[in-house]
Amino acid sequence: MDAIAQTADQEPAPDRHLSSFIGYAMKRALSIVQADFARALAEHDLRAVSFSALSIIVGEPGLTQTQLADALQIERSNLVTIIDELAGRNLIVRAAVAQDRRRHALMPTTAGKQLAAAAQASATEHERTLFACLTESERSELQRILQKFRKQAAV
Amino acid sequence: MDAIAQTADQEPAPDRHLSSFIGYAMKRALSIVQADFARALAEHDLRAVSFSALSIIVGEPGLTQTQLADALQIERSNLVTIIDELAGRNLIVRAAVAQDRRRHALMPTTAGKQLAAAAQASATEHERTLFACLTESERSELQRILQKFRKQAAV
DNA sequence: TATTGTTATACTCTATAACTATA
DNA sequence: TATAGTTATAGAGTATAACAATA
Repeated sequence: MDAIAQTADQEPAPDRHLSSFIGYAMKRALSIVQADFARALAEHDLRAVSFSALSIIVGEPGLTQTQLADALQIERSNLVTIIDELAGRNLIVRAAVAQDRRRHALMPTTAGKQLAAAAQASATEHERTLFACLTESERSELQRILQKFRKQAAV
Repeated sequence: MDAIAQTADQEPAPDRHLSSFIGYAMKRALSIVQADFARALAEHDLRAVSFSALSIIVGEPGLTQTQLADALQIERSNLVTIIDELAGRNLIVRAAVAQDRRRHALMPTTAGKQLAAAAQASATEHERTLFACLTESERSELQRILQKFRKQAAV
C-alpha cells in the first residue's frame, strides 16, 4: 500500500471534535452493537429488554418484580408490561409467595427456559461475529476494562 | 486483606447471566457516563445532543442540517427543534447559502464558540474525574479498541 | 424529478404520582 | 405506616410521511 492509497479516504468526519470523549466512542460503538443484537433477538420475537428480563428470571428463578426492576435498572411500573408480555407468551409465570402475598415470584416455564437458551445462543453467536474485527486479547481487555469501570465508578 | 474480607460482599448480582455480553457491559458503563455527562452539561444548560450539535457546528462551520443530522445519526426532522433551540439562544445562526437557497449554512456565533469551549472544558474535566478509576493505559486502550470497533464493524 | 428544511404524527421509552392489597 | 404490584399519565426520544421551496 502506498501513501496515496493510505490517504485516499481521509475525508474528515464532522464528529471528529467529539472523538476525544470516551463516552462518545462508547455511545457510537453501543449503537452498532444494539442494532446487531436487536436483529439477533428478533428471530426469537424478543426485544433487548425482554431478553434481559427472561435471562435473569431463568438464571435467578423466584426473584420478585422489584428485584428484577432493580437488576434491569428500570422502574417497577415500566416492568409490568414486559412481564405481562412474557407471561402472556407462557415463558414465565407470576407465582404466589406464601410468606408475603404482595409479592410475585417470577418463574420461568419450560418454554421460557428453552427460548432463553436459544436466544442466548443466537446473541452469543451474533456478538462473536460482530466482534471478530477485534483480536481475542482486545475483546477480553474491553470486557475487563468496562467491568472494572462499572464496578468502581458506579453511582 | 484476608480471604474473609475478600469474599465478604460476594452477593451474586442478578444480572450475572448477562455479563458475558460485551454489549451489556457497554450499556451499563455508558449509562454511568451519560449521567455524569448530563450533570456536567446541565451547568451550561445543554443536553448531550445540543452539546454535540454545537460542538460539531463550531468545529465544522457552514455545514448543513442534513450533514449535521448524518453526523449525529439522528433524523433531519428531529434536528429542527435542536437547531431552533441553539439559534434561539443566539449560539448559532442559519446563514443563507447563495449557491443553493434550499440549504442553511450553520454558523456558530461568538457566544456559541465561547459556550462550546466552556462546555467542552467541563465535559473533559468530568470525564477525567470519572475515569480516574482506570489507569492511563486502560483509558487509552478503551478508546483505541472502541474506535477500532466502530471503524471496522460500522454498518 | 430530487433534495432541503419543515411540520405533523405516531410510537416507544422513561419518570412520577397515586391507587390496592397486603404487611 | 411501609411495601409490592399496578394504573395512569406526561415527557422525552425516535421514526415516517408529506409538504413548500428550490434545484
